[in-house]
Amino acid sequence: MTVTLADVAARAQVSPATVSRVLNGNYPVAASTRERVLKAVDELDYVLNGPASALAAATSDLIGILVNDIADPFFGIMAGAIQSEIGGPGGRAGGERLAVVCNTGGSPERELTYLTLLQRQRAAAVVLTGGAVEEGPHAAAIAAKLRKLTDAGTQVVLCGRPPVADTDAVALAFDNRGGARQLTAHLIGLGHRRLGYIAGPKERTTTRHRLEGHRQALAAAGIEDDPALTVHGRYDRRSGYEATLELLRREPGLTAVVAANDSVALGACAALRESGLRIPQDVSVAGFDDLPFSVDAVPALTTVRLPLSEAGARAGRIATGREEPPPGGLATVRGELMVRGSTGVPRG
Amino acid sequence: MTVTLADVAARAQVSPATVSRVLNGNYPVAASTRERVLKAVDELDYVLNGPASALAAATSDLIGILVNDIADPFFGIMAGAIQSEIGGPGGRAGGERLAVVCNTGGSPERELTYLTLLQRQRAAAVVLTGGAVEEGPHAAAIAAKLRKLTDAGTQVVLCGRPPVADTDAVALAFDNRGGARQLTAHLIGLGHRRLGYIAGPKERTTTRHRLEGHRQALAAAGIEDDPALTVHGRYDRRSGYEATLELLRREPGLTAVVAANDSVALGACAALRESGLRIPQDVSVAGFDDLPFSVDAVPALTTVRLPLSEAGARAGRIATGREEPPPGGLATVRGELMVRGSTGVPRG
DNA sequence: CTGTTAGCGCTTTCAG
DNA sequence: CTGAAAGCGCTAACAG
Repeated sequence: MTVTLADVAARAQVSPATVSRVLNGNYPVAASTRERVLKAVDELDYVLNGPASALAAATSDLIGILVNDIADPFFGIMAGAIQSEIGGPGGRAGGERLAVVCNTGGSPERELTYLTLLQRQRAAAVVLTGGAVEEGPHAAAIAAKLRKLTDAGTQVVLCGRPPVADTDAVALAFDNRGGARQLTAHLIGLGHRRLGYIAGPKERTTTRHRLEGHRQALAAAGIEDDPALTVHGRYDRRSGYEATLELLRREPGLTAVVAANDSVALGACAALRESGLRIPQDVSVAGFDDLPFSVDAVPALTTVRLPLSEAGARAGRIATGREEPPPGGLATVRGELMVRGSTGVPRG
Repeated sequence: MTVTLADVAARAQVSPATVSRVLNGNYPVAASTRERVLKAVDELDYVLNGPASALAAATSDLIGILVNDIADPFFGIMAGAIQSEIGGPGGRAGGERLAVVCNTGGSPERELTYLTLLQRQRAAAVVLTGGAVEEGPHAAAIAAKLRKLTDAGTQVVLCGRPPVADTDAVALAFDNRGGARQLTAHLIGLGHRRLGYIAGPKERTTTRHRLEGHRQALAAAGIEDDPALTVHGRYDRRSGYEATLELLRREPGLTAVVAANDSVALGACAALRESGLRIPQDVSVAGFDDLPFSVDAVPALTTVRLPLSEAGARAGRIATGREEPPPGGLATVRGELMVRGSTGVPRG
């Protein structure tokens, strides 16, 4: 029924081994023989059996990419960049690697499940994006699983996630702390003293680091960190909307809102506008990440640009062995402050 | 070195066959035996070998998803929705299906390559999203490939893409024509007569259908379709920006710009603003798709909402056999006109 | 440069 | 309900 390598071999009058060698191009084969084989492949419309070759060779062409939410451009951009670098020459069977994208929804349980599934597929590499949950049994379980993966020869790359101890996983960590510090310092420099902060979910590393940066900037300027001015939420627009209303309730004298990311900032803008406040004349707003839509906000959003695309591309190259991992297996990726129209000097 | 099913069998004192049956849960096994096997699996920390089982069973747990660009929320939302419905119970080995996301960049060549790669992996299903290129040898080649895939038992679902003749592929097509017609009719109803249209790349079905809907509305209102008022570009912001400048150059009397999608519309807004024109007082702007950021544009974007998430979820269920395909293998998914602040009555 | 020979680890009839 | 046995289709030594 289905045509196999043996059929091709028969038709080309060579041994199955030779066909395999031609197809994988990893072994010398006479040009004339190759021609013949390729011709047979074409005539029979033969397609290699991936599972069979993965079984025999004990590796696969699959690369796992774990994201919180692929519908969020933050992850979409990284996933796209990773993908763009995993194809191309260099691997088996033409070097075409396939990306298995797994939506974890930020849940450590699902993350663990997906890692096991990728382990089952004998994935050649796994890239984990976004912040991690840092406490509880899950964090330990994930660390243990990553260790098993690396032990089994799977290259593990953390893209925008802090390193995991006792692991061979390579980490490209975002400097969330530094970026947040710069951003808040910018606001303070403009004269702001009562700044609201809309943080992400509590137990995540990204949330903690950005919040720490914010507080460092406040402390450096001798501004008291009023706990009432920090509200936690999710990393989405709606959360920003609601949190801003809450902040306004708690502190009508607010002159600036710093959001956990750009989506949250957009929600904050909507809430402010609906409350009759002008941006930035009445209240300044700042985001984080610099997603594509941020420059189109009105006024354009002041934010910290994270080189998502570059980081993803680098992660993809490291995952496929086309770039040396950074020394010590850790590189810090810095953000860049983008000052735009949504921040200005406070009123009064 | 690595623990196999045989190891588990030995430890549980049963045959390999029994272990396989327990793991796949598709065959009666005594409760006590199952317990013993599961215990051994746990103790040995056994992970099934995916390629091996795929080879033996001649199917895999992989589902391919083809997108133009995963960084674009239009595709990200669909991909996320598809994913959310392909997991869960119902399949082999716990029914956990993995999504292989392939970025084609809109290129038919890459689309074809990825389809072959998915065929090689013996993917259980393939979902193709977004419009198709409709002419040339590629379209035929893709149709032929889809036929081969369905013949081989792979479920093929077209999500937001018109049906392909002589194929068992199920299509969930967006009513781009109807949506575009409604949108332009809305503008005409407001009193607009000189409407610029920024279309997508020429050879794509989505582009053609949206443009046709626009022209139908013009024709219905007895408005001449001035070719100078249609500009083709890509489906991105930059394209919208440039095309708008061009339209303004060609026709300073323009009172409305209809964009191929929301990203293009955002670019159009930026160009208009920089040209000193107010939206909608001087020029109205409309988009298509209703991506999440569109409601946050200032003014909020009038657009046609496409139920991307619902369509993706349905495609995922059909792909995994959890929902009956629509009668005739084709369903049309309609959009909904969302009238917001970016459109108004024309000046003068 | 090419052929021969063993498996890779699992599923699945077919018996029992 | 359980076991035995026969591959699934390919790769990778090892010879030649």
